[in-house]
Amino acid sequence: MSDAAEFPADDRPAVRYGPELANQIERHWQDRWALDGTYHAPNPSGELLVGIGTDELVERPKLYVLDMFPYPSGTGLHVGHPLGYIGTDVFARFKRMSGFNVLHAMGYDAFGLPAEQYAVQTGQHPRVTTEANIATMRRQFRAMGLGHDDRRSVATTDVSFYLWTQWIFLQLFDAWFDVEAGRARPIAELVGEFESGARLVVDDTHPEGRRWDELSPLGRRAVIDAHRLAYLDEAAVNWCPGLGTVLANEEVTAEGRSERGDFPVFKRNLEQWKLRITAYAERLIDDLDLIEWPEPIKLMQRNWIGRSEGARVTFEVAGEAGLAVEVFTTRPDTLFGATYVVLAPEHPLVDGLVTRAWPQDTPSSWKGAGSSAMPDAPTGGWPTPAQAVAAYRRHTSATSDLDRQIDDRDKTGVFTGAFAVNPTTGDAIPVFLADYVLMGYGTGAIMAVPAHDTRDFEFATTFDLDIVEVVAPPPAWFAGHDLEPSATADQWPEAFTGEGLATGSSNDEISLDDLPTPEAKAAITEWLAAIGAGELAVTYKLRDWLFSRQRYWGEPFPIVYDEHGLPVALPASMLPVELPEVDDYAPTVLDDDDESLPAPPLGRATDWATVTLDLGDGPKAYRRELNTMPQWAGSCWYYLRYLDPTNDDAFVDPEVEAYWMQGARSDGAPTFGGVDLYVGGVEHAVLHLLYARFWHKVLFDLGHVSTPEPFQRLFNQGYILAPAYRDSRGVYVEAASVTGDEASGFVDPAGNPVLREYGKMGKSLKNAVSPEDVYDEYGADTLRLYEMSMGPLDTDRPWSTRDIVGVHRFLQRVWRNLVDEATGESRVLEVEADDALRRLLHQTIDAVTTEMEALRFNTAVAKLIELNNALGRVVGPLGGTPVEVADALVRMLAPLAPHIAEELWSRLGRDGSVVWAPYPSADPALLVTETVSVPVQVDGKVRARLELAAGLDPAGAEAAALADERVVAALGERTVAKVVVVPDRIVNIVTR
RNA sequence: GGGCGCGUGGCGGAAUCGGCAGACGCAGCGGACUCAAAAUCCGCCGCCGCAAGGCAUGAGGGUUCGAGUCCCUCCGCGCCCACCA
Repeated sequence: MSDAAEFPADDRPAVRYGPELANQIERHWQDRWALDGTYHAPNPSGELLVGIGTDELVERPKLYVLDMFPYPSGTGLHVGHPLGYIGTDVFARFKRMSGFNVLHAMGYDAFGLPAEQYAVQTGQHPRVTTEANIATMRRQFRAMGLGHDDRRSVATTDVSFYLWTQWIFLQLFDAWFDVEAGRARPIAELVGEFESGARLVVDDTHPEGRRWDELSPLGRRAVIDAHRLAYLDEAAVNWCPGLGTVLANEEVTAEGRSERGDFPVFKRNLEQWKLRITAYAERLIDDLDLIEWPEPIKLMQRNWIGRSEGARVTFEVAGEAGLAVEVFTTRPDTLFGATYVVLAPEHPLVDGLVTRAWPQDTPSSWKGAGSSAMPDAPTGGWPTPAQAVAAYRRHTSATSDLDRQIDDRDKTGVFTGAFAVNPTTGDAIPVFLADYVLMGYGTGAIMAVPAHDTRDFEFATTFDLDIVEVVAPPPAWFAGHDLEPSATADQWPEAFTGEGLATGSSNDEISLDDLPTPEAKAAITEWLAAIGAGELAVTYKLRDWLFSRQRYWGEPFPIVYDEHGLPVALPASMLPVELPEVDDYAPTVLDDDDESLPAPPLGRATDWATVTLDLGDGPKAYRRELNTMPQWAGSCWYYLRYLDPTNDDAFVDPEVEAYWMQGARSDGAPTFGGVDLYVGGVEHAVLHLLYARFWHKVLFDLGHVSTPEPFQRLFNQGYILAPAYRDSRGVYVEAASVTGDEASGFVDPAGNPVLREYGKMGKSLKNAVSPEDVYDEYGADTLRLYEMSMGPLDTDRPWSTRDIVGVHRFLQRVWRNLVDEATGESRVLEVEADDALRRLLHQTIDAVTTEMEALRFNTAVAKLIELNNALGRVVGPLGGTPVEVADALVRMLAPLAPHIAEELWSRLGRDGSVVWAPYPSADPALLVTETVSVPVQVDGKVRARLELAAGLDPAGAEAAALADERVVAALGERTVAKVVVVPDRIVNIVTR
């Protein structure tokens, strides 16, 4: 490159396909496509009825191809971003050419932290930044030749979009989950059932149920509000002072820090909006069977929802009539071995349980003495249970989840002074408080069976509690621990958590002894039910979705509070509730130990925060909800808005929704989700994909969408990795500035040695490569082709700038085969291809079609290169390319490298755009060959290759193989024991 | 700690159903063209070996006429979850 100036420019062919020509062609066709609306997909009705394929709408089956839409970042795209976008674009183009009406659009997930943080720093309104960033990204997508229907592009921050996000929130607010029906229903139907007396109001204080007219008006509202799918709840939430907001469980890392920003997260009791996703736990698991998603993703969702089956068991509190602790266990078969009970520190029953004084002979460790959790405990422990409990609770609430991990899982806890009765043995067993029991799971209380649960074993060892064997471990387990099988459980080094035969588990009424675990579970559960001390139960790890954020740049809730402080939904006619102007966008960021309540930025819009409205009972003053929705809200339904983005009357027209979401699949298989192909990164496996499925199911239950699932087929594209370099301090150095190689070592510009590693391309590793750099050197088609050819779409792969030239040379050779580089004249000849070339062409069409269909673009490109290389060998002698080959090659190239294909298409003199040209189809007659090359093995080693007639019978193949001189030589003295013939594939002669 | 997945030339990768291991590309080597270079074209290119041949898909074992592919053990790497009763 650098030497170019030394040589006269006219040394090079005038019309060679290189960066200048590529860029010129690309700009030209991008303009043309935009002008012609080439990528407009017609709707069956409404404003978007028009589109190129409108005339054929009836015959063309629909296909909805979707990308996980991006956050419009200010730094723009690097070449790692568009891998999936190029993949969907290639697929969408291929399917369009194959006769489908393809919907492919791109939107922007534009609420969120970076724009808000930028606004905090600069005072610029986040909308300004957001819109500028969106404009940049649109330009970048266009420069890549992505064929999106730009009429359908939406941003979650558009008022005309978030109006409908708010509308969907109202649907959640105005619905309840009918457990018997297993689905959501309008809340009005619940009220109707209460009013008619068909349903009684049941709660803890009135388990027998009350009639609706026995309740006060406020009481009725409380009952209704408690049923809604969107409800206010005072509960322990993940409070992140560093971000000044609360977070959903899914947004908190295993280390107890915020996924964004990595700040510590604390448990805090706050009243916040929640969405009742737990009501859908069962269906969210079951319906995974209906959809074509990668198994690992399904597994991650199942694990996240975390269904477990077991029993709820009631433990009466000794000496306290009517007081009982409910526990959940997956191992009811071990109930005879329960030697103590543990409650979560926040458990509401604790205050009622705590005794006035310690029972006699309570060990000092039970009273908190020497506990790492309570260094302030007096020697000998706290004087009373109440003081110990209070101290322990102080400890746990002040500890972030992170610190709990640092504690290295040392079991801590205190005795409450109370005892519970094991329903099987009648024994009074101590009741403890410990933070290894979580309030949010099960009943917030457990029965501890130290012999058969690792955690209980550790706790029992720490506090010197009884360890009683009730499941017999197999002999191998004892042998593995160097124990005699007669060793009692208190001699075991660890719990035996496996299944086995029950032992020591009998009383006057029931015996589990010698029953295998599954049968023991069934037997004990039945017995518990009979005596009213327990029942079968299913529990989930999934918690309801915390939906409030103390942020400015998010959707305002369509909710106001009345004089009772109760929430009132605004009618749909009052939407949108627009974000007010404020003078400071900053969240209230607090120190970790600051106990003050979160103050949402919307509270600073004092004129807006209170409002006088007539909601049916005359003008009244209301206070607005000041929290905003989390960033996930818009991404829960954007794919539905692409369908009908200009509709002012509904979030999507039912006819349009049915057309795109329900339409028949080409292979006739039933579909349960509407989007035919959804491509995105694996990092959304539980967050976005679970939330979106939940919203979709609610909309389905309420009759607003027609499929139970949103995404029929999911595909996870891999990441593009790139070398990154760190200096001696461990700081990343701008990768582009590093020189040197593996052998001599890598150095930074100052000459200091740096170490190479590989990581996800991006800003943080300083190893991003911008697409513009690739365009300058090769053009956008080369970038597309390179990204598609570097490996399977679903695996991570290292970016290698050096390798790009390979696909560029391929495009150059295609160009040269069809266009005279010196003159620009067409080299396409009106002659027929010879038999060999024609056969290769049709074999290539056949193979490439299969590969494209399966998203294996890397091998599709390889096949095209092979065809083009073969073509290159005949172009010389022939003086050009036979038209049938040129035509098909250009069509096959079109999805992958649309610009050069469009240019060649027009140079071929074809009418219209290649975008809408039919994909070539292979002639089956040309796929069969007369002879096949069959390897002949002797004892598994290839000794000869025979040209045999295709379809030759095994006897014929065997005879031909045994007659071959190389085979005879290889056999030598050995005698043939057996001959295996796979017709047209292989012959194996076995001598042993 | 638990679960899931993956290990193929110097590199990215191919081998779709148990049937020719290494398609295609990069890098490398040799040649043609050229005064020369660039570009282009042709050829070679897993390892050992002059060759015949032998050895090769992380290591070891098994099933099979035949294993990169299926089974078992081990090693390495990656991802997810992680006190969930």
